[in-house]
Amino acid sequence: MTVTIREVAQKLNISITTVSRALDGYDDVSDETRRLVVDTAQQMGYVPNRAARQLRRQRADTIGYILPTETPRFSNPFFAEFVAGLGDEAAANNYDLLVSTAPPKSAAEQEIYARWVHGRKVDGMVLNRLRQRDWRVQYLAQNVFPLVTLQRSLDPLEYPSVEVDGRRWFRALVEHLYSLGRRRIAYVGAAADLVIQTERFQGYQDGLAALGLALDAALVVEGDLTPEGGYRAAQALLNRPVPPDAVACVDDITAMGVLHAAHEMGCVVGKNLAVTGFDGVIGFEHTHPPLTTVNQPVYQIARQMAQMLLAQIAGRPLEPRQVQIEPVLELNASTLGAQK
Amino acid sequence: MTVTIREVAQKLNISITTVSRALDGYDDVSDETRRLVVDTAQQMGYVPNRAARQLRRQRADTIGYILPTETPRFSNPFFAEFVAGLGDEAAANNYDLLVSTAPPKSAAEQEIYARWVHGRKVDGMVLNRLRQRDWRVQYLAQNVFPLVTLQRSLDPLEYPSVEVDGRRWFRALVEHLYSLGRRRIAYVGAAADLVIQTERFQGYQDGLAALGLALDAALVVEGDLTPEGGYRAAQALLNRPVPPDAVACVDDITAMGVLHAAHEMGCVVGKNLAVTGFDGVIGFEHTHPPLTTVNQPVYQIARQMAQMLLAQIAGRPLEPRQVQIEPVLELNASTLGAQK
DNA sequence: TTGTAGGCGTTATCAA
DNA sequence: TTGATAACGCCTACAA
Repeated sequence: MTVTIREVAQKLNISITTVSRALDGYDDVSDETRRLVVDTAQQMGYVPNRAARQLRRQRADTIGYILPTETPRFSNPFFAEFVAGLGDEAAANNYDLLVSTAPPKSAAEQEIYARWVHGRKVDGMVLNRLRQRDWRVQYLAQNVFPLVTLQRSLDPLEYPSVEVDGRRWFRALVEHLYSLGRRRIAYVGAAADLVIQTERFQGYQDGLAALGLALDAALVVEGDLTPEGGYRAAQALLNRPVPPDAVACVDDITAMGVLHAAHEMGCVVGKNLAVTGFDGVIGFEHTHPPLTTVNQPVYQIARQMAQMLLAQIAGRPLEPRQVQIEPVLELNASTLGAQK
Repeated sequence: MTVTIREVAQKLNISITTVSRALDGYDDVSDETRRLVVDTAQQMGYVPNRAARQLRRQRADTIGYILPTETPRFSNPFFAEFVAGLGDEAAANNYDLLVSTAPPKSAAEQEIYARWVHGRKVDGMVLNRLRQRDWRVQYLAQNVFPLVTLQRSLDPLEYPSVEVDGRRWFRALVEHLYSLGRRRIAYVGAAADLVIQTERFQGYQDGLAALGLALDAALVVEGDLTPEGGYRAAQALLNRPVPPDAVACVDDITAMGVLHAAHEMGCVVGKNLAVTGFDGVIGFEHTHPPLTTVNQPVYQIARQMAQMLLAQIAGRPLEPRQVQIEPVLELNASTLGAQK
């Protein structure tokens, strides 16, 4: 069923060397031979065997990414878009994308890294959901293995990354809420060692401080980046003796749950409660009411990351090695209210 | 940096054959030798080179899946969960998952198939979003290449699949709407050649017929499986001279847009308009109001599919070759109204 | 129980 | 411009 380079060579009565070079576009093959080879190969349905090529060339033409599946049922639109971006950029460069799943920091995750990195199954790794100290970054840096990250860990290592300034933009959300008269602004966050959590929470604190508001520990709740987490957090917050008049969420998914709880408890969102998200995942404009959020171009971010990774792998100089991406503040009815 | 089997053998002054067999668990190696080899390999950080193993064994230990990215910005939670399920089942069997992206029926898609199937980069393919006539199914069947599908095309070919009875369950939604007094039930669908569209639309028609309702062409609109598609469809429907009192959507994502349009036009969903979805993607319980839908265990479905594919690849007999999955009808306030 | 050797399909070196 | 040949790292018949 599968055609090898040898069969193509036999058919044309020439050596496999010539076939190989004709197909790879070397210039020491006569035009006539090249045309003949290319046509014949095409017509015979020849496709190079990837394993053989990889073994010989010592590269896999493949990049890797591991989905951080904390829970069995993992369905976050952020990652669908992220993977699509990686896949598209990889495909555009004739690379493939190898995907696996593992709970962050698990033994399973480490095994995959060993298989892929030492087994040379991939040529580089894409990382997101960074931790403040991230073993993956340390591991890859130690093995001098190409990587690119979304956000940066605190590890004092030099590596390429793409960043969205979560601190600055979360602060912008807080300032927006303040400008609408909100003064009891709650925060629903995520696990403390996640970089997005520390950054966004810092932005929250920055905003409060700049506006002369005190940080009230009773208004800070930890979620888990799921709607359920947001739902529970909002229930707790809204049952406080003095409930908040605004809830700033660490991400859009959390905000979905917050909206749900708010409706259930009879709040009119946009009026007696303002809610904000962060990320700009699918459908944030279609929640009720439409969600004020910081819209990150997730697809573009993923493509940019893949591109930077491929440049490294190809040994091209990478300038700049840290790229800032500017998101867009989307003001919607979840804060503005019905006038919109 | 990378340790080969040869280096392990040299270090122990034994042949690579022995090392290989000790690691692969053959029983013709003395216990002492095995222990020594295993320990040394572990300690040296030996990981088999995947390309070499693949070339020799003629398998890639990898399964493939292509995301159907119609639009550049593709962020559908269904696929995040689906990929997570495939990845988990693959990882549990020491397989990897290769992912790419391509618009359905595009030349790009065909190139990926050629690369992966003929290049033997993967050992089997996972397919979903089937078309009534699906070139992928035909191509793989023709090449006697392992595959598994979600839903079935009309191609008269024998291949393993997992199915959810969209026709029957969509009909259940229509009957539910009818039981609540709804009589003008609209349908927002998708591209006509998609199997999920034909099935669910057929279920819609079945329901109408069984209940003695006429099919009104003015109440059938084509969406595109995005919130925007649902949004536009709902606007059109609600602007009809005699608008519907219920909208049954081909999927949850479409329903999100329908909910948005309904709110914007002043409908009270659950009261003067009922809305249903299909799929059970993340957050459907957190829309406003929570969405009545058919909840499919997407993660389980994906695992089941991967498992069936791996069985085929391993040459294990596959019984049964067609698996039915039972979803759950989730009745929520988008049809039941506030009493819930 | 262990070792020798050939080959999986490509690419790259070297010679013709 | 082309061809013979030797790897790449692993697995497995076969021999010892």
